[in-house]
Amino acid sequence: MSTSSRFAVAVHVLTLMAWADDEPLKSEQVAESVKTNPVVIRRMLCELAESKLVVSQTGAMGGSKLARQPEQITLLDIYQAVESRGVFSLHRHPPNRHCPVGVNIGTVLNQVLDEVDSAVERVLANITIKDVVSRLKPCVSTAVSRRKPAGKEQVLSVRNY
Amino acid sequence: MSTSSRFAVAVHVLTLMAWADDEPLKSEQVAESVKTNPVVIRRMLCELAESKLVVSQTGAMGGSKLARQPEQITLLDIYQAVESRGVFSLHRHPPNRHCPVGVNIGTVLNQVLDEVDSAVERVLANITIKDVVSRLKPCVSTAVSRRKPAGKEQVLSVRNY
DNA sequence: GCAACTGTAACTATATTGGTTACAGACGAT
DNA sequence: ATCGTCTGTAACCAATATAGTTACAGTTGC
Repeated sequence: MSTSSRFAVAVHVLTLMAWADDEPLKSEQVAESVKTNPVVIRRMLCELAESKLVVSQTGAMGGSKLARQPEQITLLDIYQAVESRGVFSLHRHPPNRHCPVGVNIGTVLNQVLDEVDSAVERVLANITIKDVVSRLKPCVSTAVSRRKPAGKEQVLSVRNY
Repeated sequence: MSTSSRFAVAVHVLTLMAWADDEPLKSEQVAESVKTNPVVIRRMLCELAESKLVVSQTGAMGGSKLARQPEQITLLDIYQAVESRGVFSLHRHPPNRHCPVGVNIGTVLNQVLDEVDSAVERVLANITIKDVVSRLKPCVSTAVSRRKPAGKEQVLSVRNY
């Protein structure tokens, strides 16, 4: 499954830019919010620029900002820009061609994985960066840290900080 | 995203067992179909046994078979048995707590990732091993190799063999 | 021209998964 | 009872992917 935080970071980055409201951000500023290295951010910004989600300017007073309005950037756009593969993979090596299951399981799995990908994409296509910013705002006032599950089930979610 | 083939292999394994129809399979036989090492299969079988999807018997004439009927095992059961995390991850390290976006993006992302996970789970919950076997059978007669996209778009899908 | 940026290459560090060897323990057959 | 055939599991190596780091060429505003 997902081992990479690329999608999460990309959403974070674009959200910052929406928040900054057309003011170009330097990779260093973004890196500070994400708590990573500016080069990691610049690498990602290049990918996002290729997908026409951000525009960057080199030179002094340079930086990056959104290429479109926040409501015109969906999480699907971001997902496709930074995550190369579908959510699941097939076997690393093709199975045995001389087994009736092995020779055809790939075809069936591909159908299933396509259904899964479609479902994921439908969800992501319906959320824009503007939505993310909106969901963010109510938090900003209340904003403490995320409460932990408090008890044994702490292990369930890998994604809490 | 998904870097692991664990789900694909697990479905493959359980499909073999459904195909074998209550005849216990040895890890070596399964490994031959999957084209991997028997130990890899046994490791996975242990996880599947913990989730009560298969039962194994040690000793001579031992092996593993399904713990329930194929129509009572969904791909969601398998997914939950072998894939520990959701389809996406959050940041590796928590973002900057002193940034209004950084401090709260995790909460919003968690909401989104939960929506994605739910969508994936809805798809997987509706497909059983019996369905997979049914989808497999028509292939077995026609069964040649998967045709390639034939052209430039070959790079699009990482999951073709 | 200089200082402040991005774009990018090259390298290291870290983590996850898959593959392999090895062996203890279970169990059926004789 | 013991022997050969299995599973369960530990320990280790290899391969791959991502993140982090240093370094520097090229752009741009002042």
